Amino acid sequence: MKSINYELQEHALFSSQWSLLYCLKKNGSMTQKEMAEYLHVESPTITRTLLKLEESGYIKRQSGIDKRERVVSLTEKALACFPAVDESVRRHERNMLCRLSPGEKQQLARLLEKIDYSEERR
Amino acid sequence: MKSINYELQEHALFSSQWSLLYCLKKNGSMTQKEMAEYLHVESPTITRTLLKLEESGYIKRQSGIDKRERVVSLTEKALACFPAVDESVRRHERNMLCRLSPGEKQQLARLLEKIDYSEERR
DNA sequence: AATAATTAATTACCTAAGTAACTAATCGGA
DNA sequence: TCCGATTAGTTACTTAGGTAATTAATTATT
Repeated sequence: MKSINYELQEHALFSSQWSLLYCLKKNGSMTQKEMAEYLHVESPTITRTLLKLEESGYIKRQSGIDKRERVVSLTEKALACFPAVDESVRRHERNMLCRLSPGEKQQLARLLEKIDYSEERR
Repeated sequence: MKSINYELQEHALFSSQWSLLYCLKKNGSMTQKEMAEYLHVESPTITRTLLKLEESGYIKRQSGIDKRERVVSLTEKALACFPAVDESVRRHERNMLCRLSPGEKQQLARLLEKIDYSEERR
């Protein structure tokens, strides 16, 4: 499912990076722990991906009141390019799922969520 | 979906390795090209995974009539442990999908195949 | 028949994610 | 209050996969 990297490459982004940006746009500033839980991903994955996003100026990290935590937020740069990237990702997803009817898409989402739930309790 | 590695680890196997063994059991001896096409995976992935399987004595590779090709087949060791591993993988899959009814499982397979088909033509 | 084009496999380098072990900060109980 | 337990994040190492470039063998073309 990484064909989406094709749409992202013109913004010098990879799919894993985009999901973090999207997460921050949706939820506002978050700690890395919160991001990991929200995205169902381990913390080293978050660390790694944020490091690259920080290098390329898409996010910044400030230490919170709890000095262990690092609060992550989007930079101006990220906010500026967000709509364009978002649009091209959505276009790609529409294209990807174009052989499914709206009903089928809903079915699929439901089934995958059921499986994901099983996965969590183990 | 890598929770399956838990069942596999007692046989010192990883999920990617198991899919190659399963492929060979189902289809008999194959070239690496054939395996890559059958599994929808690139050839370097096959090379890498086979190397490890060869080291641990699960497969052997003989050069075919066409000297570019390497014909891969299961060793006695692989054939011997196959039933036990197969059973524990199946048990895991049943467990994984236990929240889906037989009808839902069929639905899911159908939907995923449709998407996979879209993915191929791109 | 000799050379050009194609093909199977490998190598090197990349993204993506997980586990285990570690550090530093915070919290809790004696 | 101080020391042990917990927690957030990082580092090191691993699986799993992809693309691009390379090598060696085969096929096609002139």
